[in-house]
Amino acid sequence: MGGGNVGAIVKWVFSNMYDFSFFRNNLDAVAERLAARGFALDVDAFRALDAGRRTALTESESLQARRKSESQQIGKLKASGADTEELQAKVRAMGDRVAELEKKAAELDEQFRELLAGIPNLPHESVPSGRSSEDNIVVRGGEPLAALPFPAKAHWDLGPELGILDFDRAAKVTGARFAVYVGLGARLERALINFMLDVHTREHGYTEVLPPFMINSASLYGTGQLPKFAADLFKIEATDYWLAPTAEVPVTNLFRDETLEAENLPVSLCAYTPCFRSEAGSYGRDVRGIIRQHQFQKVELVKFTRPEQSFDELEKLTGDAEDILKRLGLPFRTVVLCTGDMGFSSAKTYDIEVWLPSQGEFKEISSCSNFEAFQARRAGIRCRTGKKTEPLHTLNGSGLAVGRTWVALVENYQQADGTVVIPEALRPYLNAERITARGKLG
RNA sequence: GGAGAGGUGGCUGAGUGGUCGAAAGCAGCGGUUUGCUAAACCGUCGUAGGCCUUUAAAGUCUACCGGGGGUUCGAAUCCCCCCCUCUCCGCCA
Repeated sequence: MGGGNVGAIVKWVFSNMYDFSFFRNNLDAVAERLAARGFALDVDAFRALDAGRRTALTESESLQARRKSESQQIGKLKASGADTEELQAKVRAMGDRVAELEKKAAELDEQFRELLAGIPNLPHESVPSGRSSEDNIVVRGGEPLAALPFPAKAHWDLGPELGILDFDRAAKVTGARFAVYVGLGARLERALINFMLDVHTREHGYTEVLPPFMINSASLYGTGQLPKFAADLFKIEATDYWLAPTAEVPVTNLFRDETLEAENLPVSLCAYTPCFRSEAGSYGRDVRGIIRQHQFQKVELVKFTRPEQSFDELEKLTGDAEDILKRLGLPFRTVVLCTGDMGFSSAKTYDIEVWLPSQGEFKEISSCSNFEAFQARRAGIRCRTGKKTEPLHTLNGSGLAVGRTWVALVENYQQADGTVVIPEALRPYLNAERITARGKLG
């Protein structure tokens, strides 16, 4: 695959998006499972387009076969010195007809692929049914927490007061939904990144990678952000490059169009990257503070597994992310998303939510998903067991979102005097035990 | 940014208009030989889609030699545009 031509990429990716024969043979069952996640599959349209496409293909291909053999005849006749004018005219007409048939087949094909492109992944059978986040189920944690013995300040007040967060200057430098971290605030962000990477690489068995922060369209199709979610992304003008919305994209696509040996799986990678999201359509949500920014930092966990081991690995990966919160002593709960609340590409997702005392609620800090073969099929990532080759399974989860961890830490460890105590595990990284107000910047 | 050289199957690498999905070698897979290993020999060995078939296999057809378009009865091969890689120069961290 060249990186340049989006049309070709779209065509190629869509042809690999789903297991066609599985859909055909289990169409009603598939529609039923999709209905569970709130997606209405038009079964009749599916059948009609599929049948029409196949008819058109058959017709076009059989004529092509004739043209090909007649063309070869011309070659032979010419070699023997015979006159081929008449035959050439006949084949030329055949070629025109082939072009028409191909056009018709391509149109039907395109319609069919568009239908398929909008179909989300099938939820795993262990996923609870439900319509919205109201129906998610808490699987761990979530016990009621004792309130701080004083009014909790929000990080958007606490940060500027301590001189570790500056929204005004960020707005000048760039615009809304950006922040500048200052002094210990900046170092806290860096400390969290190093802490997370160290725990995952030294104790959870992940290999650290530092990928490009810009990715091309083909990569975004591979993991499912395109074609449906272009509005959530920033694109670099006059190029085919985009700012990565999550390390999931560059890291999962490391193995695009590759076949891995099953015996080497699972492959577990972790990566620190900044992430860029346009947050189009989120007007009015989390407008204050650094909960929802155009740029945020994240340590991401990604796994490539054999199909039969992916759900065990999802449990491990989720546990690896939770471990960071445990070590930092931050209260959290883990919920399994119901069918109606899952992301487009996911078969099963756990959200880990951290307690924010200023808001009096749990807030998402990590989302851990098993995509089964959905991404692998799009991205052409396969595994080989003996002589059988099949799409492998991909998983990922935040381990963790650094900005939100920063918020949780500052808010949960704030003291009555306005300072912030640093938990034991992080002190070697921050080289400080407490954050106190610093002087004005400049 | 300027100049040049390239992109062919898992890899190396032939092929410059016709019977080429593509020589050869390596790797892989199956087998023979072998006390075991190695070697040797024989065979096999791309992907996707369509038809056929209960499914699969087998068979058959189509497409694919970086991507797109064009010329032609016929394109890996000729023409145009784009992408990528490498080398040299410039610039920069």
